Amino acid sequence: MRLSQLFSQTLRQAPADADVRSHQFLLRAGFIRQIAAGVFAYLPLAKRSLAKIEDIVRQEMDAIGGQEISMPVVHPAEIWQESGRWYQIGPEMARFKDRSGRDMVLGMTHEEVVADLVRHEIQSYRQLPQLIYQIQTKFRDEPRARAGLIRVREFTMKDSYSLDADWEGLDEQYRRHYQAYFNIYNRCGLPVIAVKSDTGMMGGSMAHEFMYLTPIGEDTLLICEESGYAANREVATFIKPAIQTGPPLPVERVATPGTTTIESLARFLNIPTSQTAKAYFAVATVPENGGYTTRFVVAIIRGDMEVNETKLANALKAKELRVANDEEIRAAGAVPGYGSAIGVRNAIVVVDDAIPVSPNLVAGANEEGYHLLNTNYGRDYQADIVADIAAAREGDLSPDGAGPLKAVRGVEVGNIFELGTRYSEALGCTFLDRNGEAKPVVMGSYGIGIGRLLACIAEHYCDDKGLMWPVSVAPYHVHLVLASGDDDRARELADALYGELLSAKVEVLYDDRPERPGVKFNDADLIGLPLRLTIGSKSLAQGGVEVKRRNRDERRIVAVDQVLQHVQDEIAALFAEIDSRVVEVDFVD
RNA sequence: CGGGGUGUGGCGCAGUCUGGUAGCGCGCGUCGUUUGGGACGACGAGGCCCCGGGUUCGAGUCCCGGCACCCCGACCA
Repeated sequence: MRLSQLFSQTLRQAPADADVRSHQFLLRAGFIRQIAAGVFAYLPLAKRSLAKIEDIVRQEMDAIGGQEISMPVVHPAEIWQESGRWYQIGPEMARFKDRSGRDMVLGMTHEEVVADLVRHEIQSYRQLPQLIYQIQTKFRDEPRARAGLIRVREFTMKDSYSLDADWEGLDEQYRRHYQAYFNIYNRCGLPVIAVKSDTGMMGGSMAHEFMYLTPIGEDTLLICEESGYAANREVATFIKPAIQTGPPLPVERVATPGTTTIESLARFLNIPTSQTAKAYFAVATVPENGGYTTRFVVAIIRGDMEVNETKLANALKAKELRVANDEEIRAAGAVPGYGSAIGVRNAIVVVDDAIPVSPNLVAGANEEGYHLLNTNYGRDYQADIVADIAAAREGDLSPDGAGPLKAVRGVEVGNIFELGTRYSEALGCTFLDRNGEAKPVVMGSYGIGIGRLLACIAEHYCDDKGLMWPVSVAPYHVHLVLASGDDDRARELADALYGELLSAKVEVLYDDRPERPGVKFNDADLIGLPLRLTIGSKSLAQGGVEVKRRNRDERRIVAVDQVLQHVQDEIAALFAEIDSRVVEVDFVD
């Protein structure tokens, strides 16, 4: 491609609203343009890189038995009503009516369509297992798009769906994806870690997320460097420190004026925070009698810990959860700042699993200015649910006991879910097994955000001058710079070399513009192709063509008749380096 | 949805407080000089100053109401 013909131009200054490096450089180098909040156009350079990522994904999916299909972006509401997600999912799902008034949705994911296909196609265990996938546009009306391509509303996703006759089969396909995903990221040059994650709106049992670690990430992960334990904050567990046990002592009401926080209470009574019980009041929408109702929730946790709202919502099977306001708290018979489960009416009581083994805690008296000493779970109050609802924090002990947890930030570039039979049961995807018995298909669902992956690669491979693409995803391999446009011999040689590279199928971007050399070098650094060739009076005086790698400072002169071979060798070496990163990984459950 | 910020030529910004001919740098076009790390000169094109209402002789500027975009939070496979 001749740069003079390319549909895009570089920008000297980044638009003011780009604040992460990948966004700035992708904009400045002419890869992308924003059309609306979280909605982008992909220009030729980006399109080529995306195509390469997609090819890598296709190869790895095909290698584990995947068959590519294409499902629609527009779905009839009925299938989402059948799965129930029509009612569960809020405004992040775009809905509209077609001309005849039928409800339609823009697909945010494709489990329903898959299930609809499967119930028509799959009748027998003989047709299983299967793995189908697509690379398709999704739309999610996120509350807030941010960070360029990292969090967008419209995006391309590779989503695959495994279909099995039993859980063993699902497990196998799940593990194959786990390895395939590492292969994909390694071939794209992006370092990632796999962490255990919440199943969220997907439902299902086990889930992993693949995380690129970066301070601009929006997920917080807890990792243990000693054991390799890694989990999203939403599900991370830890070993809760035990406190002194002893026989239950009698409850005693004490005046504790002005102690509306655990810290002030502990200071006032001169006790550790772990000797207190904190009440967390929430309002949740929970399943009841086949529908949903809104209930007041009291969650009790020891004062030295914090409630993890995701864990709490999961314990309640709630589809929505928010903190309660003061009126709601008082209406339930509790007093903000002096609250506990004791004396609260019409509430679901959830107790953290550390509470039953922590006796004689100080809890609120539900009376302004008073607390109760020596409250004991089981004797003084009961719970509807006992579960781990505590948030793991940096410094907590890893659940395997190997060492402390560390908090890091990451961007989720992929995920895998064991869905089980949730969708197949809802949509009636059954097959006849060996015994002629109808059984629901066991499903898994696996996603990779293609554009987000591109953005993370850009984020990882750049310096203060611009991008530095790994060879496997670079839009072109070679950036050919004609540095002395006035030098006829240089121009002729550059034109000839461009032709020679093209006929040898080398992917080359040729800067033939009538610009000064400085402009061209800066644009080459900005666009970030792995190999730069320069032809100019200076290189010719030294005997040929200057060759430079984007990520190195050395330049060498190669004779004109050897350039093609040299370039091919360099590209092969770059690929060999990338391919050497593809290794077997251990499955960490 | 809550808090904050910004909307002026393709990009970056000034002008708004204190109303009076719409500016600067980059980019863009033509011509000339220049040519190995973002050259220079001359001439030139390009603006519903986010939108709608109001105040005023007169609004980019003041008032009211919207909208869009960005950041923090909530939310999020």
